[in-house]
Amino acid sequence: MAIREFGLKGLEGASTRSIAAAAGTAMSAITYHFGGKEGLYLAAADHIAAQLGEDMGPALDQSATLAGGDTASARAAIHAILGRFADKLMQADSESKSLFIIREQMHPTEAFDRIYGGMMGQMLETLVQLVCIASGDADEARARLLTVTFIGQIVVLRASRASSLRLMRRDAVDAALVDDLKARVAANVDAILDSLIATRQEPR
Amino acid sequence: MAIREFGLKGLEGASTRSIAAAAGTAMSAITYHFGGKEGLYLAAADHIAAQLGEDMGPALDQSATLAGGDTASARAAIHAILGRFADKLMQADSESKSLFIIREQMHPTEAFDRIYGGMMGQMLETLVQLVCIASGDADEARARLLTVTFIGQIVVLRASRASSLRLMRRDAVDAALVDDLKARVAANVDAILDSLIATRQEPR
DNA sequence: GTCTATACTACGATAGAC
DNA sequence: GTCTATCGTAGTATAGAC
Repeated sequence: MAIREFGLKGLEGASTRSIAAAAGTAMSAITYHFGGKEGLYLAAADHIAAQLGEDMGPALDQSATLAGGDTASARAAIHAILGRFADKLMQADSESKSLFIIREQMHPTEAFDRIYGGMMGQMLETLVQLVCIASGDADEARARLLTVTFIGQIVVLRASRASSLRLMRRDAVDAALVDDLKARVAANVDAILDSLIATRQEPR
Repeated sequence: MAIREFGLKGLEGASTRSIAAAAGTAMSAITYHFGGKEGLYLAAADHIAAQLGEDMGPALDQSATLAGGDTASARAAIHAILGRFADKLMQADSESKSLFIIREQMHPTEAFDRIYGGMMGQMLETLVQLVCIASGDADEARARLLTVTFIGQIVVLRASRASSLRLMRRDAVDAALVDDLKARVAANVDAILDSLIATRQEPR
């Protein structure tokens, strides 16, 4: 698929010839259907955004109804979203898509707008609101920074995969490793939220 | 510089012509001095590794002497290393280098070996040992996973920069933002280590 | 040692056959 | 609609002048 080629080599590095060859069709079909290389690139971004929406949408909807406003259910919702996100991110077939997105993160183009404008931004904003509730404080700026550090603990296994694997003395990201990471992140998040609640109540 | 071109466009995307033009010399000089494009790429990797060594080396040495074995000094050393790492990573002129490394993380080549084999691996291994001490437990596998999540909280601002900035409603990574991140990560690390020590002593 | 000129390959886009 | 043929451009590498 085109996503694989684009994810692997980027917009400039990928060649329409090899994409067409992989798809078993002629190169000129790309020009006809998508209006050129860039059109295909944006179409790939839309496809990624749509699929991410399908996969994360249910978890977000569930969180919206689940989090009634109390800290406990908000925390549970955070764990649910982060867990689902980790599963999705480490899933074998999402490798190409992850690479595609990471490339766009470095130098955003219109393709990034299409991805972030969809379910990705929605997931992050939902997390911010949940963190606000779970930390028992309405300091939104802090909640946004916290959310970034939460996401970072998961994303690192994709973005800095080679270093992470070497450091953990593993040679691939398998199901057991993902479970370990999810458990670790959940424990970390709990510890961080607990400390925030504790320091908030102490100074009174 | 060549690193900028390689970091921006990758090995395949970069062109020796534009690199040579930016360096104010003829393209064939690259072939002569480095034996071709790939040779230049590896030379760039070596340069990055060397500079990273210069910048992180002192902090690591200091940590080695500072951490006498007690949890408090180990924790201080962790904070020092992570802080220095964040400074280095977000430094404006290191943007190209960061992109270079992140690219290699996705699909490691020999260039990654040269970078990781230098100061990068040394920094991570040092952190693992410090985390072992600071958490008051010799469970090395857990310390390695913890280290990954610590690094992730910092790296995310580079690897997922576009998303992070949008989420935090900022439009650039300035000094104030880096300070905020450093403080947040330090607080997070403290909370995580505290909870590990607490749960370790409770069950007795 | 460094530059100029050139050979060779691969790219994206387009025109035209079917 | 889809494929084949071809054009113009840009890439790396090399040979040879200086």
